[in-house]
Amino acid sequence: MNDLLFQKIKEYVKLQEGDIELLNNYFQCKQILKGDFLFKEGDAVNYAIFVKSGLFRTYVVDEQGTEHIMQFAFPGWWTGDLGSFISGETTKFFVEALENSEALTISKKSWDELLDKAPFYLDYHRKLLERGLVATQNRLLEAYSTDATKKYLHLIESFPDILQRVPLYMIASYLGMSRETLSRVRSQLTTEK
Amino acid sequence: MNDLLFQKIKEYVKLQEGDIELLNNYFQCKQILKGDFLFKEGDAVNYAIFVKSGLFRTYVVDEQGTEHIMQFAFPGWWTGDLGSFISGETTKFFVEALENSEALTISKKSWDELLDKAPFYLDYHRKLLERGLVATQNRLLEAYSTDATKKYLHLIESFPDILQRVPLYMIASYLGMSRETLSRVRSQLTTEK
DNA sequence: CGGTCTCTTGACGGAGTTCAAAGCTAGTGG
DNA sequence: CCACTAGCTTTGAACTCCGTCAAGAGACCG
Repeated sequence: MNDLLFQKIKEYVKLQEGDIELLNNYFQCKQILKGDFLFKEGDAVNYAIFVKSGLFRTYVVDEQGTEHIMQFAFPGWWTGDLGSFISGETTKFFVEALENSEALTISKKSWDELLDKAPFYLDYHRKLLERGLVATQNRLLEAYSTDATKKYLHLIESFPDILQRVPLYMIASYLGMSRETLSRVRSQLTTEK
Repeated sequence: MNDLLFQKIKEYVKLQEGDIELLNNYFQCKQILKGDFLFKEGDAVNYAIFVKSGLFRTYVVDEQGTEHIMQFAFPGWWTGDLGSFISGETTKFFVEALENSEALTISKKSWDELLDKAPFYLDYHRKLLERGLVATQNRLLEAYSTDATKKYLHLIESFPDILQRVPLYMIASYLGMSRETLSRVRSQLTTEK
């Protein structure tokens, strides 16, 4: 029932007898319809979110009212707002379901208890953080050193099915460019080949 | 002798009797002269680096030969290349001392041993990763949503003494703009006020 | 002093944004 | 089965910010 989570954890650490039962006690399953929000700006996000099925986007709205998509979260990924989760402060992010989705949630209190009780979970979390930090650093580097066309090509290489699941204007926002620019990038790529 | 490290760790976790002695066994101190490198692109960086004194910069050189500074590391900060450290692959970064500096280093092997033996260190490392990830996400958001002037103002607010220690062209690189743009931003700020 | 490194200033060009309009697509209801 | 609407995408034209190139001015150091 929470198979995907177990499978993901097993990619990082070894599980012992009983670990899976232990985990089951800590997570709650939630259904979210397309277009609905897990949370919005101003909420205190005192829980973590694991995507079981479907798809989510995390974005902020800046002072000019422009949306900036920070993350797409596919099944097997974590999403939410780490900053709000660890500090207790309110979030500036929105997390919206782009498809009918299922998510596992775990409260901050349960989370801390789990880290305390289950060394394997601590280890899993640490490795996840390490990889997450490296990935974010790489994205930052890409933002500074790469032009629009290369960013787009890199994205569809990394997530080949994203074009089938996400409208282009959201992809543009994720890549830090306007919809019009992405449109022109794409038309140039098709005519050139 | 490794006081700064202990002090920093204490900001995150409680230390017990004997913890400090334990730590002392794992770290080596290194002197680096201004202009010298801790490592360069192509090296396998199988150690972590804690800045004891001085100042370092981490940068990459892209295909066009342009430098992009990813981090300035002040005393009390960690630097290096987390990606290379955890994966064992070679790095694409350069880490150069901008002043005569001292750094504590710890090999990957010692690091793993320390995480294994010292729960407080595991906890410290985890909290550091969490904060590092949040900080990098915020920088990414800033890169996408903020213009040159605001980025500069935010930087000098966050690190007031950076102007005394780092040449402007490096600050420009860190902020993802050309030296000329930074120069114009600064002259505009002084004439406007 | 002369040379190297750093910073500034001006002119020009280019990548990407903004604004506006029109085309496309899919879902809805008659 | 078609008409209508709403959301998404494309296209064009003008503009803007920033990068590039080039020249010169300080500043620091042997």
